[in-house]
Amino acid sequence: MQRTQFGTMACSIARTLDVIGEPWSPLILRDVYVGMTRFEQIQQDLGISRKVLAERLKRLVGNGVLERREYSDRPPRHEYVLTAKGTELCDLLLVMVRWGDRWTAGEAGPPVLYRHHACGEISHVEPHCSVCGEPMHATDLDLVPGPGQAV
Amino acid sequence: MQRTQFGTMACSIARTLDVIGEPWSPLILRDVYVGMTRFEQIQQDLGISRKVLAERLKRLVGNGVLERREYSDRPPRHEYVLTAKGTELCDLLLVMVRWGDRWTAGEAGPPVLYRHHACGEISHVEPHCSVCGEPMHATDLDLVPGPGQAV
DNA sequence: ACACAAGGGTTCCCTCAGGGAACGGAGTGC
DNA sequence: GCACTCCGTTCCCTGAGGGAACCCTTGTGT
Repeated sequence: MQRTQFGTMACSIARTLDVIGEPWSPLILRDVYVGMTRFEQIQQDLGISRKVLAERLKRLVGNGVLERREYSDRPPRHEYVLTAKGTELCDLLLVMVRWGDRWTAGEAGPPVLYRHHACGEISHVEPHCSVCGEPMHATDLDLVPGPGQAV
Repeated sequence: MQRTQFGTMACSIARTLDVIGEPWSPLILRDVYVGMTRFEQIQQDLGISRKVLAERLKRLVGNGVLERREYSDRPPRHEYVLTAKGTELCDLLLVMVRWGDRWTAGEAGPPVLYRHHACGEISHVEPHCSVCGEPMHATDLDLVPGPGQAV
């Protein structure tokens, strides 16, 4: 039997997991986000198996999250850069960072801080409502069936 | 050799993945969030192997994300409920939903919609800056070394 | 009294994916 | 010609996921 396929479920969480749910994928995305765009760099930074890294990169490119771009003709060298789709996924990473900082950082505090360009302050992300702009948490919501609901 | 341990890395993303990064864990969390709190319910809803579900629940309880609560003495019956730590993790799910709705929903549209209690409107989460309140995306940030930085 | 069902797991076996290391190939520098 | 770098691919081994069967406790129908 195959491992379960998340991509075909009628659930946006499952479909998002289909793209970045495999082990290492979010960390690869993080590396590309912070500027480690080459195979060798990512492999050494994460200590990931070369085999798995090659698989993940191929899948992330196939899903339109990363783009494989040639940055040198001779010798042929490639780097991986974020697409628009991939850049928006990084917002998800920021939310993971926020939760990890709050609940797993321990005594030492967060390993990395984030300075917001708009205000110049060290801050973190907070989920807000796209309509009224007020804070919006999982407890503030009612779920309503949507158009793409499964039969 | 062991699989790589994410929990010991000096990275809040990796440490968050250590808690909900395993296959199925986010979907289990979603089920508990929407009110499917019993082993049998979750197993049938997800189609997950009973073995894996038992492992995941044990780990989520061990990490303080879920709590195993007895809701019937005779016969002994248990349900899984979100802790504060787990409830905050659900905010992460909402961000996954948002990305999945935007990039993977296709023609049919989102399978589920969310109504915000505060304003009563159907909306979605948007990351904002905790300091200035303006929208905050991955491209609007500078990274600064924090106190818990690795040596 | 007895069979049967339900909830909540545990155990067993099989396959497949991750880890590690070795190999390869295109190009460049000496 | 030889070493070196970047970017993978191939090999084998182990361990994790899938599926089905089994187990234990209590409740229920007859």
